[in-house]
Amino acid sequence: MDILVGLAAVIVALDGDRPLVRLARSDGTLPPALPFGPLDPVRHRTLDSGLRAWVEEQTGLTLGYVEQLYTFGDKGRDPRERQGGPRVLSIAYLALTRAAEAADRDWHDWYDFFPWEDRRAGRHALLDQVILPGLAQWAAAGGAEGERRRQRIELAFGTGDAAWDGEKVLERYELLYEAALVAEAAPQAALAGRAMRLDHRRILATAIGRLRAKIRYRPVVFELMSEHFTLLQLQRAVEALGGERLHKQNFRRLVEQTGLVEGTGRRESQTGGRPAEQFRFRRDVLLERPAPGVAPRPRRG
Amino acid sequence: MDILVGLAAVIVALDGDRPLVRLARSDGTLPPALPFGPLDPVRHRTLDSGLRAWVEEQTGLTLGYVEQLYTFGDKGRDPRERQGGPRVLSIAYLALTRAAEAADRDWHDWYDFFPWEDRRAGRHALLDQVILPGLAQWAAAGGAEGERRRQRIELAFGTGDAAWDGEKVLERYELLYEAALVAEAAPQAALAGRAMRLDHRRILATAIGRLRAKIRYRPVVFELMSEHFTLLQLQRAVEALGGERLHKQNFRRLVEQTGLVEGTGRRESQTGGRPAEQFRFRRDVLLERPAPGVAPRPRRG
DNA sequence: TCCATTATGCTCATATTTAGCATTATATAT
DNA sequence: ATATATAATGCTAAATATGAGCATAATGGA
Repeated sequence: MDILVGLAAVIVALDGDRPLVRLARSDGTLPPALPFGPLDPVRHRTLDSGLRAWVEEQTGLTLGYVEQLYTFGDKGRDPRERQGGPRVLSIAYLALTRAAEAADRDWHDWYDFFPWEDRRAGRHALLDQVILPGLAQWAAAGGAEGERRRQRIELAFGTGDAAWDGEKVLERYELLYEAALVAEAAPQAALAGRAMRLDHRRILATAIGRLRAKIRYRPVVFELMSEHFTLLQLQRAVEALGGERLHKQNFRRLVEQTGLVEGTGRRESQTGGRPAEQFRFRRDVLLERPAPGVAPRPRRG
Repeated sequence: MDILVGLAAVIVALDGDRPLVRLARSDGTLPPALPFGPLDPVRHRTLDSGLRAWVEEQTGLTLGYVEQLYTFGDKGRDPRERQGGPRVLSIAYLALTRAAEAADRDWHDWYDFFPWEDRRAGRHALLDQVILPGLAQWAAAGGAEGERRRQRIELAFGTGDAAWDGEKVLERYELLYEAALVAEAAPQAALAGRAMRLDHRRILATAIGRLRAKIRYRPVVFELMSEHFTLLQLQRAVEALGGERLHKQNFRRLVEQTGLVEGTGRRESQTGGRPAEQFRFRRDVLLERPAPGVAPRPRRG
């Protein structure tokens, strides 16, 4: 049995307050998929450069920030394996880029695939209407496993003592998968969010979780911002990625005290209110000291 | 050109205050290597289970905590490629286990490979005697790249404004590699730490960095502790992994306020002073709420 | 001119972290 | 026995960080 090694890319961009992910071009008959391509051991000297190369070929995008996410290799990921196809390994990458116009049909709001992950306007209605009841039913049907299932649900969805943790995107998706509430697991049900091909929604979930964790510790949001931005635009970006609203004055204080941005003196007057100062990322900080993130970090208690 | 996919394991255990890593059995003629084995697409249904299976076969160890680290795939990782061998990908895992007796020759103190990473007795002498002078020379020889190199050194080794960051193990190793201060890059020099085969020291560096980050956010140290332990033993464990000394009273408070441990009422009298209470890990917390780590977290400023 | 809207400055209360002092309980040396 | 070294444990003052919200400033449009 052969092994086929591929590279998959979760390419993220922002359009204002919409987090976008780049999809592979498709004829529309199959569910959407992430851009992916085989690893060419001759041409690709490193995995990173291989990824950059075929992403540029396929999409015309030049990637800036690129980070290896995870290697997916479970048997049965690709249904063609069952017809004697090779075992398919995918080395998944997270990439951030500025070059996105939401108008482009290849870019897609990632919350279409994970509506419950967007809590900026409060908990999503789907949670109470479909997801939690469905999960509760699955737990109840679990026999001896039931209690364990209930605990996993509480932890992942923050229903018990625990609070909602934005980083647990994958844990939540996996519960929905096991409970057959997503179309990838049960095509007839198709209850929660839009499906993707193969295990690509799992890969996207991994990427969102990782990115949400990352913005807390490293100044990666700026890879997604244009050169100049107001603090509210920056806040909207962080909120878009994190899926949660932030306190405006505290966000401002947080960002200012990190020293990651500097005012440009320019003003933005399309704010709908008092004009805001435009800021820019101080690229130098990356050379001066380990630079932190601009999203609030979880508390310990 | 073919691709060969292997699994590599960084298996960590603790012997009191010595962090140990499991090495592959060897005839002694080659530099030490990590345990590794090919991925068998027929027998191994998942990458994790494949790893567990051959680690158990090869070493007799049953792994508890296992986490995928990184997939290494640069051309030239394995020198046999140059003689027409296949491109070798290694999916590296971090595994934690209790089962270690330091007496066993297959276990090795990881600081033998990274002496400069152990700062429990202060900065290592090697830093001032060999490493920093060597790096400074490399930067000076860098021409236009020189300034950039100096900044990377400052950031990685905390020589400028920045403080030493225990997590940057890989960054430091890579600088030493580029500056040809490690035997993997310049066999005749062999200045800093003991060498390993192929890029295994890079893999180990990745693992140490990841583990140091992880203990701050998740209660993984307990995977390395025996059932009962005193708070000082726990502190020594965290210090061993982190390579830095901690404030005793504050560590105690930190651990107690997380609710991760509970006293057993038993005492340990081999302390050399007043007997200490023995604690145990409250496994339940993992089911109750997202459990934090027991190492201090970096500050933002 | 008034109002809605956003920007920005500032304060207060509460947590968390750092650094240490002080006291308690053992084992060992004198 | 008594002193001494060593470690465990309790506690606190000061510095920082975080959460929540009040107040004022500057716009455009009704």
